[in-house]
Amino acid sequence: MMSRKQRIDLGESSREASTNKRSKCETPNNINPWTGAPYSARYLSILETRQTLPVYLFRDNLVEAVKNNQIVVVEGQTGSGKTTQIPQFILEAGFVTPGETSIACTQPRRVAATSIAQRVAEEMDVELGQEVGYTIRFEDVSDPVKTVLKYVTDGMLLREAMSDPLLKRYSCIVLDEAHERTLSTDVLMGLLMEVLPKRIPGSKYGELKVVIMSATLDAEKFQEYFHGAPLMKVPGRTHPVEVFYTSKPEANYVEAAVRTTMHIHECEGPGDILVFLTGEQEIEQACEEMREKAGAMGKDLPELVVYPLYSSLPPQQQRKIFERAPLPRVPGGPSGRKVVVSTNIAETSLTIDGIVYVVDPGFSKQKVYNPRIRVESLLVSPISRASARQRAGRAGRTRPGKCFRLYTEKSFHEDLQETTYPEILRSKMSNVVLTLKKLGIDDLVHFDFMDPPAPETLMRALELLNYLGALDDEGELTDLGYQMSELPLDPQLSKLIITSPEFGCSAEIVSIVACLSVPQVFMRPREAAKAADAAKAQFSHPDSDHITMLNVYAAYEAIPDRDRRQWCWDNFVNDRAMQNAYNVRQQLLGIMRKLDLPLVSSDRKGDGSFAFTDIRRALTAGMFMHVAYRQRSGDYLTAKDNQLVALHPSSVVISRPDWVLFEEFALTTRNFIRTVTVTNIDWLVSMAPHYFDLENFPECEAKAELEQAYARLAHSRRKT
DNA sequence: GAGCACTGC
Repeated sequence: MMSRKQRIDLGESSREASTNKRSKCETPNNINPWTGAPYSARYLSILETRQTLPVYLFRDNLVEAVKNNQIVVVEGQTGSGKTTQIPQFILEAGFVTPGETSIACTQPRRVAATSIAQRVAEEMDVELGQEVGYTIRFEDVSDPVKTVLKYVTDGMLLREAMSDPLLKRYSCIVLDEAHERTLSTDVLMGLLMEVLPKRIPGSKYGELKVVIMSATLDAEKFQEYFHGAPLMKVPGRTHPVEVFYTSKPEANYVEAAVRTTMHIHECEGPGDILVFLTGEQEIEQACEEMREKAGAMGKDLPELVVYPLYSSLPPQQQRKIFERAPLPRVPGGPSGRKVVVSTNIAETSLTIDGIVYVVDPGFSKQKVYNPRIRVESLLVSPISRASARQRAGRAGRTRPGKCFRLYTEKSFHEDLQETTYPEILRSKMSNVVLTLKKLGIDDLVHFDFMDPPAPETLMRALELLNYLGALDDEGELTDLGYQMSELPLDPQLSKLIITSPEFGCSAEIVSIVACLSVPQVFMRPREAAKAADAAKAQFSHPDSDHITMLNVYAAYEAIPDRDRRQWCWDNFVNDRAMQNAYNVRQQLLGIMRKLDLPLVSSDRKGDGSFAFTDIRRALTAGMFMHVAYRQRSGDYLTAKDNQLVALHPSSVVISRPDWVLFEEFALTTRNFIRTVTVTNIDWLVSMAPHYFDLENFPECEAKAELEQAYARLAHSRRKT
C-alpha cells in the first residue's frame, strides 16, 4: 500500500484559537460529568497546572486527528504530559460509551501503570478504581462497568486479547512508550494490524481508534508501519545538556568511568552524578574505588556519597538513591555530592531528580538469542545512539547539565547503531508463537511484524511447540496447546505443570515452577558466603536443584506469616522472591483449577516426605529438550545441539551424573547450565521417543547409550 | 568453584 504521509503542524494563530476555545468547553458548570458531583477545589488547582503542559496546546488538533483517522502517531518528548493528558482528551471528546466501551492506555512497566492511573484519577477528580483504574498482574483496580480509562501493562492487554481478540471492550487503545519496543508492544501492534480492518465504523463492535505514542525520533517508522497514519509532534520540556566526548577510545571503561567521576567531583560545579555501568559486579567494584579515591582526596573537597543501583538490590537500598546529597562540610561551604552508579534501570525505569552530570561509557548488557543453539544469553554490548541520547537527557531534568561520553564523537556517529534492536529480534519466539496461535493468527509467516524475527527463530519456536505437543504436525494448536497458552509461563514450564498430575506431584511441581519464575531464591552475600552455603545445605537434595528449591519453598510455607521475614533472613533466603513465588503459585493454582488439572501431592503422609523420584520423572517429562550428558572425557554435552557445557558451581548436584536436565543456559566465563536435576536415559527414551529418535540423533557418544536404552525398553515391553 | 541488564504475563 502507498504510504500517505501527513504531518500536523501548528502555527501561532491556531495555538491562540485552541487556547480560547478550551476554556469555554472545559467547565460549562462546576459539575464533574463523570461523577455528577461538584468539582473539588483541588481539581481546579490541578487543572491550572495541567493547562501549562506543552501537550495542552495540541488538544483540539489531536481530537480532530483522532476523529478523522483510525490511527494517529504522537511523538512526544519527556515532560510533554502526553501520557496523562492525551487519554483524557480522547475521553472528553466522547470517544467512549460509558458502560460499554472504554480506553486502555498501555505501559511497559507496572509502576508506571499504577502511578499514572493514580495521578489521572486525581486530575479527573474521581476515585481510583472507579472511572479511572489500572490492571497489572496480581492487581486489578478497575470496575468492569464504571471504568472508562484504564492504564494497563502491555503484557496484560495482550493477555486480555487472548480471550477477547477483537478487543471489543475498547473503543480506543493508546500504546504508550512504543519506542521501547517491548515484546508485548510489538505483538500488540501486529495484532492491531489484524484487528483494525474488522473494527471500522459500522462494524459489529464499532470503530476502534488507536493512538501510538513514542518519545523518540523514530516516530516516522511507526507512521510508515501504520500506512501513513498522521503524525503529531509535541515538544517536551527539558533543559539543554552539553555533551563531551573523549579524544581517543578508552581501553577500560570501568576505570575511565571512575576517573571521570572523580574529575567531575574535583572540577565541576554543584550537582549530582549518574554513572551507567552494565552489571552488579562492575557497579560494586566502581563504587568501592570511588569511595576509596574520595577518601584519599581529603577534606578540601566536599563530601562524596556513592550509591549502587541495580534491580536485585533490596528495595530499602534502592530507595537510598533518592536521599539528598550531603550537607557542606562547613556552614556556607560547597555542598556535598551524590553519585549513583547504575545499570540501565536508571535509563527508563527510575528517574532521579537533581542529576546534573551523566557519565556514559556506552555499554549495557543486552539479551541476545542464538537460534542455532536455542540459547538466550546476556552480552555486554555497545548501546545505540537513541539510548545514548536518553542517558544524556537524564542530566537535564531539573536544570542544564553535562554528559560525558567515554567514547569518541566519531565512534558515536559511525560505530553505534541508531536504535537498539527491538526485543523481538533478540528473543526466542516460542511463547510469542503460542500467544499468536491462541489469538487465532494462522499464518505466522505473513503476520505483519514491524520488525519480523528471523525465519530460523520462528522455525525453532514451531519445532519446540511441536515437540512439546502444543502444535500438531499441521501447525494447529492442540488441546494441550490451548491449555499451555493459558499459563503465564515459558512453554516448557507450562507443559511441566500440565503433565505433572500424571506423576502424582502437581502440588510440588507448581511450587518449583513458581520458584523458577522469580529471580534469586538463595542469597549469598560475599561476606557471609560460608554461612549462606551452610544454610542452603539444610534444604539440598543431592540429585536436584529443583527439589532443593521445593524444600525451601515448603519450609517457607510452613512458617507462620509473622515469622517468615526473620526465617528468610536467618536462612539466607530471599524474602521478596518467596513472596513473589507465593503470588505466582496462587495464580497458577487458579489457572489449574480453571483447566481442571488436579492438584495432587506426592507427600501422601503429609509429613513433608515427597516422592523425589516421581518429581524427577515429572521434571523429565517437561524438560526433555534441556538435557546434557557426561562424555568419557568428563565434560558435559547438550543432547542433540552438542554444546559443550559445565555444571554451574552453585549447583547442589556434585556427583557428576551421566544425564542431567537443566533450566537455564548461562553464557558467562564458560558455558554453564544452571539449576539441574539428575535424570536418566531410560526415562528420556520412554517419555520423549519423538525427540530422542535414533534416526535424527547426531553421531556422538550418547548415541550408543541411546540404542541400548531403546533395546532395554523394547525388552521390558516384551516382558509385560 | 562462580555470578545476576531490564521488564512482563
